[in-house]
Amino acid sequence: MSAQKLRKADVVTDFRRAQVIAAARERFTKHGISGTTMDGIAQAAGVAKGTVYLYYKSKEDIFRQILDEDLAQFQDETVPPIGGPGDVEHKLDAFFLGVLGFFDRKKDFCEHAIFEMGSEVRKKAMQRFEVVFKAQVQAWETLLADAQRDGLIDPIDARATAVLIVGAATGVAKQRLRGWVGGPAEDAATQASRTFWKGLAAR
Amino acid sequence: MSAQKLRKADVVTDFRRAQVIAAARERFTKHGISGTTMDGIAQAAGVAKGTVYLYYKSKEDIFRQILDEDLAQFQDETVPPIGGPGDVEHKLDAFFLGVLGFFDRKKDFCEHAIFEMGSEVRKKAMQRFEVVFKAQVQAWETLLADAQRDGLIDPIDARATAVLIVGAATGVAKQRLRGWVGGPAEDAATQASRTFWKGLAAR
Amino acid sequence: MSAQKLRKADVVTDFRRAQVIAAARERFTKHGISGTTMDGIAQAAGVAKGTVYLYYKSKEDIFRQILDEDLAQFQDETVPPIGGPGDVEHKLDAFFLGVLGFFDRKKDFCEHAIFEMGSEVRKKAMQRFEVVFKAQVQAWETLLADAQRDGLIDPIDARATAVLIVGAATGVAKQRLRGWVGGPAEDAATQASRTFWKGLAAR
Amino acid sequence: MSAQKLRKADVVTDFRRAQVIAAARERFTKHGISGTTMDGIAQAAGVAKGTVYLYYKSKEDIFRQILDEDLAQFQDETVPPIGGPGDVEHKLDAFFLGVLGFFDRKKDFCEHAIFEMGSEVRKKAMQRFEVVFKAQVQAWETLLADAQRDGLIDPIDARATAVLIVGAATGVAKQRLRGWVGGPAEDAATQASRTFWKGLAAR
DNA sequence: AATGAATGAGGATTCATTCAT
DNA sequence: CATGAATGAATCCTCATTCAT
Repeated sequence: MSAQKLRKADVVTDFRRAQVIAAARERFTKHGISGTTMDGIAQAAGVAKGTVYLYYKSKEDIFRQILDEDLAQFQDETVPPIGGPGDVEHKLDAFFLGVLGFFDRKKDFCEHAIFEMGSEVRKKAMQRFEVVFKAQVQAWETLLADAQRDGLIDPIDARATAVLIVGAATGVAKQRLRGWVGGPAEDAATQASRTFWKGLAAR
Repeated sequence: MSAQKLRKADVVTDFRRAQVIAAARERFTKHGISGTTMDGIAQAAGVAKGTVYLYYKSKEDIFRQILDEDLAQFQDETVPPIGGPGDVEHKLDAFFLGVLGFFDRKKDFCEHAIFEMGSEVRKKAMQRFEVVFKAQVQAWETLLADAQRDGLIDPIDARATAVLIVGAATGVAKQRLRGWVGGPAEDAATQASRTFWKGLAAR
Repeated sequence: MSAQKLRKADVVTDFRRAQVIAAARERFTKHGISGTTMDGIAQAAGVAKGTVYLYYKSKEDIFRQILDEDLAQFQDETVPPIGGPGDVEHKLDAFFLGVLGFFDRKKDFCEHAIFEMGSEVRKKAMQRFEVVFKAQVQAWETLLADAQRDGLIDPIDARATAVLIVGAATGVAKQRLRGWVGGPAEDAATQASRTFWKGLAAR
Repeated sequence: MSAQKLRKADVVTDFRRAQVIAAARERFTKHGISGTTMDGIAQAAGVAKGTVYLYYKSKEDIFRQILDEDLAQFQDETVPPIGGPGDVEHKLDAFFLGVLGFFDRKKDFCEHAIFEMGSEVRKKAMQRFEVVFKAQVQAWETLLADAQRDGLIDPIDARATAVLIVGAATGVAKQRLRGWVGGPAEDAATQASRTFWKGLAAR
């Protein structure tokens, strides 16, 4: 019965935390971070202000939680495929699709993230972002160097090209998430990977 | 004498406005937008808080002014070259250099811009950004379509590729401005344009 | 069986009340009164917050309970000896020892008591304190008047001197409880009573 | 004119600060420290809440200011006379009068002071109090030791007696300020000093 | 009886904006 | 024109108290 109770409490806790996070994500996305109030989050979550504080100790805490979740997912979805099996062209395609798909889903929360809040929070958030981007760049650099050694692609500056690929993916993703360009992510990814592959492949 | 007086008044007004804008730009860049106070701007400008309100009617007004200036400059530096004379490869290079150079200079002000302040302001800011990006994309799309017709480049989806080029430029620019990658803008631009050119050029 | 049950219930009730009071006393002393939270009391008592409310209807209620207990004890330990048997010098000694000893034991709880909480509570608390001090003063005044009539001490203003004795005792006690002076309570009491006795005794 | 202006600004500043301090002193005394709100202080001072923050950066800051002022005054009024010229009996009288008079005037602000606010603040406040009390005790100890050496008073424990005198003074003062005993401070001081002098003087 | 999640009023503090000098 | 003191709405967070389980 105690186990039962504990389990139930945990379920409630998880539910509430998720409820708050979902509400916060919505508000952050809609109103920006400094434009979001704890009152607003509580209201969107359908609980009292004090209740929010039972589950997260500050606005910053909520923010960090969302950021962490999203970045972990972003990294998981985009980095491993680069180092996995398969040829470079397919990896390019998978990578672009991963990045575009992620941002299509997340809308712009992650972006908000970086540019608001006190500078210390921002610095930390930036560092986490940096970790993910560097992981992506690193994975590409390694792959490109290998491919070059194997004669699969023409000689290039592997590092600069890795930066270019990652930059292109996020740059296109941002345009999409702002709604400036539309169309299926798949098509955009295909086009991008095709262009890059042709730009890289050994003739 | 009246003309003289007016001229003098205008000079003072211009001077003050520039003073305030410079101060605001510095604070926005350093502390983010919601992190910047009118007190801070006034102090950095070396005038009293009330004086700031003589020249701009609100914080938002100042913000918009800076945004407008920067975006106008961004567009001027990046769009005309695409439609001007010269071959595609050089235009690619010039474009990348223009974008990277602009962000290298502006640091992250423009970025802050989009993600803070009340949603209406943000919407307006977004729209202006959108105009510039669309102008870039449009210019590229036209150019690519022409080049394709002339047999200079292989068949592609001109629109998607235009988005890719613009996205790559801003994506790489952002990585640079965050300090995640270093090196001269020229080198990065060269590498990018070379890869893209090879990816596009007719064989 | 009903009697049994009731008795058992009473025992539990007494136990819980004592548990809560002990916890509250510790927190009040360590964190001050407004610095003490019901959460803190509950935690220190090892029960849930709601449980505290089963035994005391408010924070103020708990506070009053402790104050009452302590003041009753303070009065019991200091007033009766004054009116009991024995000579004045010994009574002086016993009184000082009683006051110093009490405060040495209670630390500063009683002090906290007076200066916090809403003004009505404070007023009530004050009144209780007043009762005890007045009882002390009254006992001394009676004793001194008697002693004067008996020619044991020189002519004095009995009331003012009673106030002086009581004030001296609490004044020294407070210095001790703040840790500003140390040493055994006995020595301090001896010194004080000796000085007072010499100051009062008929030559 | 600049000097004039500056002077005027200073006058206004001084006036406002005094206004706020006076209001705060009243509220602290009437409602206790945690019972006093910044709203209350502002209202009592007849200014807006924000204005209070123009002159003091926090509630704690206001509190410290009052405490410092009062303690400095307390020390100035009570310690120097002990070490100055004159005989012991008159110094006793002057000291008691100083202490009683001070508390009669200040009402209980200083007392509130010690027992509220976060424990760090309290600790600091305590230390300041301690400094004053120790200065008083030290001054008395020196004086008593000298008097003893000169044969003016009977052999005693100079330190313990100093503590006793200081304790008696503050103890009586507190009873008076609580309104438990009345009468002119002069009479109480005379009675106390007479008793102490008789208790100390060499026979 | 016991629990502890939920509540929301209340308080400290910030800062954009106004206005008298 | 310039100033900066004054304002008070807005916001984050705390915690005494309630109540469904």
